[in-house]
Amino acid sequence: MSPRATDAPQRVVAAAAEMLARVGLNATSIREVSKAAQAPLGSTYHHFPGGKQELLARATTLAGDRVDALLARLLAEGAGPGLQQFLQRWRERLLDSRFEAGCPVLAAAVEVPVDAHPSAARDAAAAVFARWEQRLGDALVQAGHAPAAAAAQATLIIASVEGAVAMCRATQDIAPFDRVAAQLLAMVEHRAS
Amino acid sequence: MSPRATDAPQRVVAAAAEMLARVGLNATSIREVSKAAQAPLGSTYHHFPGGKQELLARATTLAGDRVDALLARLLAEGAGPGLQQFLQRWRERLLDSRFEAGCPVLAAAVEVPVDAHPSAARDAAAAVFARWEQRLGDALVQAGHAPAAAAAQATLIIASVEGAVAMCRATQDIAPFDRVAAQLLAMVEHRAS
DNA sequence: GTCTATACGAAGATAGAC
DNA sequence: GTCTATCTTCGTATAGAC
Repeated sequence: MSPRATDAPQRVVAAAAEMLARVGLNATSIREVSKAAQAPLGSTYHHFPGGKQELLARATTLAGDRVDALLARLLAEGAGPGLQQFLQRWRERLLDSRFEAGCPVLAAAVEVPVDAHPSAARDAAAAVFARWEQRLGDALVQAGHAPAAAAAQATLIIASVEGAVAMCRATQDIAPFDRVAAQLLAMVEHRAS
Repeated sequence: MSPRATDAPQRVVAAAAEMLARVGLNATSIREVSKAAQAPLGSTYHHFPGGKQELLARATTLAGDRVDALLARLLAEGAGPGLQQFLQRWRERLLDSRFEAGCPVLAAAVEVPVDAHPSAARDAAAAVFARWEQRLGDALVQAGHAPAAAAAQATLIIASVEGAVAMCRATQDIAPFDRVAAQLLAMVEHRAS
C-alpha cells in the first residue's frame, strides 16, 4: 500500500486546524480546506461523513493533542523552564504569522456554527482544555506547588495565554503577550524552588 | 419628534452586540439582527451604509463602552472591591445565559470575516482593549501599585477573564472562571493596602 | 426615509459517473 | 473508493415602490 494514499484525511484535518486558527470556525469552509489539502471536495465528505461538524471537531482535537504533546516534552525539563519554552513558541508563532495565527481551540470554544446550535467542536475544545489543565497542573505539583494551587494556576495560565493571544491579534502588537508571560513566569517561579 | 423614531439604529446596534457575544462575528447575520431589533432589512442598510463591517464595528465599540462605563463606576469604590463586583457581574451573566453569552469584543478580535480580509471590527476591538487596560491600570495605580506593575496586571486581568469566559463556555462549567477570579483578586489585594 | 422584493454569490451537502 | 457536477439554502447587498 502506498504510504501517501491513506494520509489524505490527515492532511485535510491538518489544513482544517490551521484555517480554524487563522480565520475561525464559521469562516473555515470545507471547500477551502479541501483545496488547501489538495483533496477533492467529494473525497473530504467521503472520509468525514459527518461533514463540517465532524471535520472541525477532529481538527480541534488534533491541534489540542499536538500542543499537549509539546507541553509534555517541554515540561519534562521542569515547570518553569518548560513554561518559558512554551511561551517562547507561542510568541514566535504570533510574530511569524504577523498575528494572523491564533488558537484553533479558542475558536471552537466561542463560535457557534451557523446552523446546528450545539457544536461537536465545542465539546472537543472542552476536552482539550481539560487535558491541558491536567498536564500543567501535574507539572506544577511536580515542581513543588500544592495540588489545589497548582490546579488553579494551570487554569490561569491557559486562560491568560488564550486571552493574551487574542489581544495581540486585535492590537497587532506583541506587548500584551509579553506582559502576561512575564507575570505567569514570575508566578510559577515564586514557590517553585 | 417622537423619541422612539430615531433610536431604531440604537436597537439594531444593541442587538448586533448581543448576537456577536453569543454566536460570534461570522454567525451574526444582518438579517437576524434586524429581525431581533424589529427593523426591516433595508432600514438597517439605510442607517449603516457600510454594511456588516460598519454595523459590527459599531456593536463592538458599543459593547466595549458599556463595560468601560461599568468598570469606571465600580472601580470608584477601590480597585479590589470594584474588580470583585465586576467579576461577580460576569459570573452571573455566564450562569444566567447558561454559558451562551460570551464577550463580543473577543469575537471581533479573533474572527476574520468571510470575505474582507481586514476587519473594522477587529480594529474596534483593539481600541476597546486599550481603553479597558487604561481604566484598570489607573485604578491599580490609585490603589497604590507601581505604574509599570499596574499596567501589566491590567493586561493580565483582561486576558485571563477573556480566556476564562471562553473556557467556561466550552466546558459548560463555571469552575474555570472561579479559579481565575480568586487568583486575580488575591493578586490585586496583595500590594493594595 | 421606510420597507418589500430580488439579484448574486458562496456555503454545506449529495448524486452519480468513473 | 475518487472525484465532478449539481441541488438547495442562506448570506450580503441593492433596486425601486411607497
